[in-house]
Amino acid sequence: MGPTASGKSAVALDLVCELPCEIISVDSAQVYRHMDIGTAKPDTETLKAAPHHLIDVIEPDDNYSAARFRDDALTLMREISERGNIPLLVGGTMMYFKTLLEGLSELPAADPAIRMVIDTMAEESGWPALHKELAKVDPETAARLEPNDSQRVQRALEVYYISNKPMSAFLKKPKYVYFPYTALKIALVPSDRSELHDRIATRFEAMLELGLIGELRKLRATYALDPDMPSMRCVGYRQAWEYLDGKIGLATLREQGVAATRQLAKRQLTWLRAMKEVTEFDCLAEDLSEQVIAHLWRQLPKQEPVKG
RNA sequence: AGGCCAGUAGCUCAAUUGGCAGAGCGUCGGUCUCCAAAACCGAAGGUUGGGGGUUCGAUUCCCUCCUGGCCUG
Repeated sequence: MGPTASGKSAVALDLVCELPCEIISVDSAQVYRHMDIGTAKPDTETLKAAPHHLIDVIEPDDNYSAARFRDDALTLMREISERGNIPLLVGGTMMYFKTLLEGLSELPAADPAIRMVIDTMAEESGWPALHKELAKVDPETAARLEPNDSQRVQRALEVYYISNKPMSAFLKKPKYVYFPYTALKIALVPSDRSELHDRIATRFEAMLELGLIGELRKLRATYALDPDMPSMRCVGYRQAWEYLDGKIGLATLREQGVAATRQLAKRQLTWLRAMKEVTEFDCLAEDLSEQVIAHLWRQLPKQEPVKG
């Protein structure tokens, strides 16, 4: 685990050389096909050389979710284990990690039609009004949500409209956490934030040079995309979208793209601080891969044989 | 060289007739149960270019210097 631009992919590749690992990408953006430059996807040679999973699994006009990730990842982990290999989960989508490790309560799945209805209501009366509506049917959930927290208010209402039961009732039931593995949690974090910021700026510039804008232009020509789609809200693509629409110039695209990436990194670091039993390594260290590999060799023999 | 305009938070800009210096963005911290590279919440940050003067009180008025821009020669 680690924030964007911390060098996770490079370390993962080094690990694959040392241990019989197969990489499972834990990345909510790399799941999209044809979104290669902006998501810093490994190049095709790397993907061929080292086994990677959960990259390029859906179209840019489709959507993924933490729940789907958990199902996919668990299936892959079982298959990889059966092959006698070690699942190496690598990525920066911390909620996916949390969901995988801690499971989810049994809740009704998302329903696009109902979300559309709720969105329409929100456009008319605003999210605080819907929050008030939520308070009538699910006061407990409403109490912990901010009136403007559009996504969570929507989700809570969605759960209620589908099931006629408040979300808080679902969450109270004990949840089964199926995770028949021992997780060695490793985080790559920068000892110096400003160094990470420099890396982020350099990397965003490189993405522009590699043709991020052109990539998006092609995507827009191929798919019926909308700026509100999860894929188009990804860092970089969102800003490039505005650029293609003529709303911002190149300098602003650069500035906002880099800032959005820094903000992403900040949120990822917040997640990491809250996670427990994580071994941290300074991602700015020269011998980062060596350190991680050494740590794993120390840990692996102590583990119980993997079942399931 | 002379004239005019500007200088306020890291950036872009507000601040009624002189009355406690604000906003957006950024930065930092946090929340997170089927959109999470999302969505949301909070905090810090300013000797108002420097110095002097008028005033109970100056970002605001006066003088001077500095810096940037425009115009004239």
